[in-house]
Amino acid sequence: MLTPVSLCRCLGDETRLQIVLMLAQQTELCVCDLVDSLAVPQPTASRHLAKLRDAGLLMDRRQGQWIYYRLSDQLPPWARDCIAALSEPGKTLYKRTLQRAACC
Amino acid sequence: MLTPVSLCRCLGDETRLQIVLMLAQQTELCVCDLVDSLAVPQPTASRHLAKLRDAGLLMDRRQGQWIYYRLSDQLPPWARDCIAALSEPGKTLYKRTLQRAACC
DNA sequence: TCTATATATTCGCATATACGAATATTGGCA
DNA sequence: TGCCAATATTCGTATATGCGAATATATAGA
Repeated sequence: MLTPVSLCRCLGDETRLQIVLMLAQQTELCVCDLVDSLAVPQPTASRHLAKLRDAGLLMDRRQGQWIYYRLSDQLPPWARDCIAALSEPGKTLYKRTLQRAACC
Repeated sequence: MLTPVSLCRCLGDETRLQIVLMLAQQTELCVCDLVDSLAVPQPTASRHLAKLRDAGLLMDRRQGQWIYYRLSDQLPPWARDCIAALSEPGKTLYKRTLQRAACC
């Protein structure tokens, strides 16, 4: 069962946090998309995905030879809120980049 | 500097999460209060507090022989939001206990 | 200055975690 | 059936983490 501590353990790794933040925006991604985006070896991505799935954070769906991962439908509201909060710093960075781009 | 990953690493430990959640409600607590509440040895509490302070989550203030810890004044909003989200499960448990008590 | 209390730190060790490399599994297709 | 692409797993290893025990530091008060 997902607990605050187990959630934090999952998100306390750069690669896994990235995966979760991407899935919080993208609805679904297959492993090869993540491997490309994160620039990590495929076994590394796969291991982290398995950890997130086993913790109850992710669900997967097979379609042909691809396996699509998404945030679990049963994520409790507090977990969604936590993920949303952790996605804020990236957003503000993104805003600043936009501002810089706009001022030129 | 506090980052989403470093925050999660801090909160991914039962004792440290407890400390942070308590401080999110209690404004200030000294080490001996925490040792009593958490029922952990004093050096253990001290080590966890140092880790939280070094990560930028806590501040301390000496008053006589006591050292009071509180959440850092400079905690970014996203970190406060994250902590607030993680305190929810405990609250709902508390609510349920109240409900059970009320129905008898 | 000496003592007691509150807090911090160091050390050694056991366990957990992450990673690279190699290998296994699964589904699609000729 | 045989091969290829996508994904998962295993293994060995290096590093990180948490803990208990012992010890150090600092402050208050006699």
